Amino acid sequence: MAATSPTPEQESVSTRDRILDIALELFTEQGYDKTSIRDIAERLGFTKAALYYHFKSKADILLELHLRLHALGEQLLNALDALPDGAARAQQWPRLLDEFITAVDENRELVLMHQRNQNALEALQHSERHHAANDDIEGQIRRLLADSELPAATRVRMACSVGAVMTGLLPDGLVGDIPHAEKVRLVRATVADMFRDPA
Amino acid sequence: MAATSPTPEQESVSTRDRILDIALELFTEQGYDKTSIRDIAERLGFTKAALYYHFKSKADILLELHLRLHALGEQLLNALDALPDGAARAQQWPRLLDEFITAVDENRELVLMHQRNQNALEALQHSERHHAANDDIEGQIRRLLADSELPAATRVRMACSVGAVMTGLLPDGLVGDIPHAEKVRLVRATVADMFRDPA
DNA sequence: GTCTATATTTCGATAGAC
DNA sequence: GTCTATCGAAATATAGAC
Repeated sequence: MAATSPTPEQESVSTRDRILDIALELFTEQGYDKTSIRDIAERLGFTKAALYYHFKSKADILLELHLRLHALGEQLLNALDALPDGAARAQQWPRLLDEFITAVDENRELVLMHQRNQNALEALQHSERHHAANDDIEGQIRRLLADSELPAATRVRMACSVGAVMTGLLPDGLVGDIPHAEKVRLVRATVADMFRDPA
Repeated sequence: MAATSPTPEQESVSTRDRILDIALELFTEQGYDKTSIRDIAERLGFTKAALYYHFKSKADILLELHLRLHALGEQLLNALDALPDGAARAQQWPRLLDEFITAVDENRELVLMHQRNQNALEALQHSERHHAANDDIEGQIRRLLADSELPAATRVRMACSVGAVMTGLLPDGLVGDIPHAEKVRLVRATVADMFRDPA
């Protein structure tokens, strides 16, 4: 009974998701501010008024996309929280980084949209108090790199490794013609090297 | 005769620069699209109409800020162009990276604004044909990492190092309470390590 | 669920007085 | 160089018919 007669709810979710997919694409390409409700609607074959049946505002669409990324981050957060203190977390950093790479790679588009629309997303979290301040991935990593009693050199190295992953993996990255799977492998190797003992 | 009686031109340049400084600040904080001409003008104590005496359009302000960064990039470009081929350039990469760090560090605000407004800047270069496609820093680096016959592993590593510098140095970076000079030193060490022979 | 039509607001830009 | 006043264009959002 899984494949037959979708509930009305499922029906509407389907259109919702089509909207979100197009929005994700346009927000990434043109930016949130330069993408109008009309742009999104016309891509889907109807008018902007119809869109307001599915979402109550433009910001709501962006919020939904943010929540998609937020959900993905929770797995990583759990891995972080399972460790006792800052030192233990730092020790596990290479492993966490590897999971981080997998997560970023599997959701490149979402991450890229997030990165290209930092301003719009900030304004969103400012009005909608949808989380305190640090319950998303970035906040958690930021906390780890700020609070801990780790040596500054280690913390800077960790921060740099995050940036290395982003630049190496994302679609608008600097390297062009390398097959994607190969690129992922090489990024893994690169950041792993950053935490290898130089014995 | 240098310190006395500024020319009318210098007088106006002074106001121009005040506008550009405020714009840089607001574009970084709120984003280009969410910053209105009025926002900028009122920060300086006059109305938006007055601003149009100094700049012919809002995009013109952004363009001017872009040119500031562009000018800084030329030194690095010259260093790159002085080297014969891709292989030689790759060999000199650590040294170029060190100069790159200096340049980014000395112009953090400008770089951050550039990074946070990629979309707006893209639209700018699309209308104003102010350079072909690759005569800015990013384009040059991109060319080096794409065209060359270097091994993919080296190219990915180079790209990652650029991202590492950005994330490590910029004001909205992940590490918080480390003194800036120390942070710069540690970033230098981190990326230098990425190209050390693992003998 | 989608449409047409419209209300409302905001913004970029210009004209012309001072 | 700065002002007031205004135009025109766009965008978000709503109302109500179908």
